[in-house]
Amino acid sequence: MSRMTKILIIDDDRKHNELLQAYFKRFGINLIAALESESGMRLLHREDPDLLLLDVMLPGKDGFEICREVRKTSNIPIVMLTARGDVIDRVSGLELGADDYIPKPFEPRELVARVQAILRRAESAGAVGGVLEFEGMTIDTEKRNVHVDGKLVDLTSMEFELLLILARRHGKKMSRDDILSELRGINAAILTRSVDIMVSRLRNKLGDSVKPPRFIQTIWGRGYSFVGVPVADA
Amino acid sequence: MSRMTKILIIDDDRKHNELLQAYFKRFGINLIAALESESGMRLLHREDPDLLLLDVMLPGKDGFEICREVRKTSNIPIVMLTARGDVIDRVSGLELGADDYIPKPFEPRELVARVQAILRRAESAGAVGGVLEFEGMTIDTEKRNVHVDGKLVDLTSMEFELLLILARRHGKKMSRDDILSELRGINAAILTRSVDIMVSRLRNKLGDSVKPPRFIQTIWGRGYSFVGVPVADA
DNA sequence: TTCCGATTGTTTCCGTATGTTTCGGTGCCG
DNA sequence: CGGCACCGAAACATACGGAAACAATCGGAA
Repeated sequence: MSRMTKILIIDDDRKHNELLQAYFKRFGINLIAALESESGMRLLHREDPDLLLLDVMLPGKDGFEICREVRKTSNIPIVMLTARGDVIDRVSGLELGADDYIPKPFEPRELVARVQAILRRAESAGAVGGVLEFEGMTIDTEKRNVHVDGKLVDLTSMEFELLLILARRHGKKMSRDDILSELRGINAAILTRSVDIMVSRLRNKLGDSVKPPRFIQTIWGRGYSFVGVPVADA
Repeated sequence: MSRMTKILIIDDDRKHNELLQAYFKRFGINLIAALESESGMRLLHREDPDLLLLDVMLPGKDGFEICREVRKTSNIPIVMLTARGDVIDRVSGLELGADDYIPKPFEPRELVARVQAILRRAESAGAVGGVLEFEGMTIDTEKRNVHVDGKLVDLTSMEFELLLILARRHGKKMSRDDILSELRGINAAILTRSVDIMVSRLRNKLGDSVKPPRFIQTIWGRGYSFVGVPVADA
């Protein structure tokens, strides 16, 4: 659990953003800020944050519009912030696909708590009983074994950890640093390419290929991403 | 959506429960009610609902206790209902592992919206959602692959990003600077023509042509625009 | 302790992805 | 028609990732 959580806020109040930035840092959360939708969308795509905080009142495109737009192509958790306190807004925000709504002014501590609650859910959804299931792959985090197409695959412990790290954040781009720091603990910006090799070996054992990847996708110049399709259990 | 959504509420106000029951039914949600924790836990295990609504003030075990207990063995989504409106309670509820907190009195409509928001997240965490569809083209933003006329097209990651940038804003003219800054960062005004080359290569792989462009249109002196026809999904 | 095999890490070669230059072609203006 | 600005894409240059081969490390058994 050492990869730093990254959150993007789009809010035109620069000072407020800076305060939140400092506050979030105390909880190990890296808050990136954009002042309006243009740069916000750019950062969203470039930084690939874990959650999006949207102020409703913005110059230009407002928070609802941004929310709707983002939802077309992503299911990143979204939390709306607004000063308009009436129910209409709250409901319409949620119906647009926001995950939560927090009226301003709010206690920073509460914002953090809600954000953490949502992230916890987003991460652990589907991980019931310590078993991660994807189409053609089952990962048992208790027994620490992996089945591919029903066949048990013999992985070393590093390989297993690596797979777990990727599978738990399936769909998310993980840089080599992200992976290493989660694998080892401290951000030892190592200059080597051990991750590549592990991925390579892992792919081999999983019977995965590079070209059309079934499980582990390379994102050139960025890192890796697990692209297996999660299966909801009955 | 094979089975009707089933929700369990534990609240000692029988009349209130019945009102909610009727209200939820209108949204295709089956609300089961228990008046206290005993029967609540029984129903929880027997009925295996999709979400749990917990009143905080209950005779005997209160909502927080129940929440804590349920969390030991399950990560069913939990929404807390309470009349105590202060921040301490809100925070502690969330920290106990609740997914949301709604102060009484609340608008039924809002409760439904929040419940649906949470269920949506719980269900689809990673599942569907990241798919852009156009006539003859499907772009899966999660798996990061593209199909043209049903055939998988092998794109490099830059090519994919470029296509995504254009397709997300289909119909909109994108200057080379717009594209580059979204692709790389604020690093605008690069003196090169890498965008042209990427577009050229991308068109090639997509089987698109310059003259009557099927997907990517050149706008002379301005930039490019995605002209694929979006398909609304069911 | 020392040896042996399994696991993990590094170096390295090489193919592929991305970026730049350049040349030739095309739309736009008069 | 002629000049110019702009675009397409081939050819070239560079950066990055895949994986074989080699090296170091760890863990258990004699």
